[in-house]
Amino acid sequence: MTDASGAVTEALPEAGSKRRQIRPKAERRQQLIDATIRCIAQHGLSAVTMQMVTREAGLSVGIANLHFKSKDNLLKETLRFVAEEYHGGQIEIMEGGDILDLGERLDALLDFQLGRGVTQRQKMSVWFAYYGEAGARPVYQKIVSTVDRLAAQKLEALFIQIIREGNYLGVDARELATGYSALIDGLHLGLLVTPRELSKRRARAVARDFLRRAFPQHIR
Amino acid sequence: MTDASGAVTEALPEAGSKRRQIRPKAERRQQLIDATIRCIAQHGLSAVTMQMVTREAGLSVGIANLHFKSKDNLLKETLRFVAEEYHGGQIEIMEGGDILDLGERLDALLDFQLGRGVTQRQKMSVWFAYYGEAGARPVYQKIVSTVDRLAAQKLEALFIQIIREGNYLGVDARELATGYSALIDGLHLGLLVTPRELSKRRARAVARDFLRRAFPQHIR
DNA sequence: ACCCAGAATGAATGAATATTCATTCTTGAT
DNA sequence: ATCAAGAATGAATATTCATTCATTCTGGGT
Repeated sequence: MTDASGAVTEALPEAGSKRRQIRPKAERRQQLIDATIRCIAQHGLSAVTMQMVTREAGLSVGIANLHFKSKDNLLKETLRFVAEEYHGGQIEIMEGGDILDLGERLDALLDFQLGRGVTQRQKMSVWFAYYGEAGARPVYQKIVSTVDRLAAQKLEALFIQIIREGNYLGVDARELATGYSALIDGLHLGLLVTPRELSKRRARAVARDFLRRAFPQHIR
Repeated sequence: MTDASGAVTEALPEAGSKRRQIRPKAERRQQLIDATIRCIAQHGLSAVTMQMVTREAGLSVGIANLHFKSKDNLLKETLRFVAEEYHGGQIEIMEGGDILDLGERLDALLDFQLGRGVTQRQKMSVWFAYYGEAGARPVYQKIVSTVDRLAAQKLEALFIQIIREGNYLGVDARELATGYSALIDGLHLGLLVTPRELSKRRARAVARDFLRRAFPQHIR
């Protein structure tokens, strides 16, 4: 576009630009999912609207239904993304050939689970928003339990290795893994709902304490 | 009302009755809160509508706004009710003068927390539905953290008593209480979201195991 | 028997929202 | 330069839902 003098009046591509941008499908999808995460965290799952999400993404309302078929589907895909990100990170550490010492690997896992990335309020909010609806929505249950099961198996396998290495007696890897996972979930919940009562530092201390009781030779 | 023959056509007071019933305010409030709990459990917090709740309660739409000022308020009061019911039950047991033995008292607490009443899917669904929104709604955070703090204090006090009685060394009551609470929350979550992977029986075993590690003389 | 305070009703209202689709614009190929 | 494919837009639509309130009904008091 040109004005009367012939100068290019096109806005800069950055701030406030209204220039229509065409981008590949995958990129737009991710952009919308990211915006959805921010919206859920800020306004709560039940208050999220399509207008809100698309505005947050800096796009028009129609585009969400172009790339995802419906709001329901967008929410489902967002859950899938968050679930896979979280569990994928865990699994990578637990399989991780790069850390050979088992105690160190446990530490790395704990760092990931209660460290910066995961315990960002944003991610936790999204996580529990879906848990809250899971009771009434089998679709959500299925997505979560699918990735959950795999992570649980890996954790159990790691615990079995540690138990063998440390010759810990009378310790059931399966039960301990269930307990540890539940503990981490509960700590996340505490960090989200009562951040005044539970600091991140204390949450880590509590989780570490749990592991130390079980595997004294490996932790601390 | 009478028909042409003069016979009373009024329906029976029970099923399908359309007879208008006038009841005290407190009773109607509770009736609506109970209906709200069932609706949240069945449809999820974000899908609950006023029509749904009032129909579930067998009342008209106008009545909800008569007794609660708004939908928002009804949801808030419902959370308050569930929170107080859960934490009230816990606190009663922990203060409980009727159980003198500390180990037994712990057992009673665990029974309450993972027993029939609390772990009904209905109650758990409601619980986590609100947790899910808590990140975005300070009102919810406040209600939960108020009752939570009191329960946490009582639990810590109980643990202190037990530590003293058992002469357990190097055990921090506060940290242990935080861990135990988080563990219970996490187990509730597991029971709700992945009931296939975690049975109620196993959840109890896991929680008991945690306590046994900490207080071996008192548990089992 | 009558009355009336206020409990209960539900049709009506208006605001919010998901979804559609005719139109516009961008890009890469020719 | 031109064109076609399809990405992007956003006004319009149809639906859903919270809230209101004029009206009806009930039960206890007199």
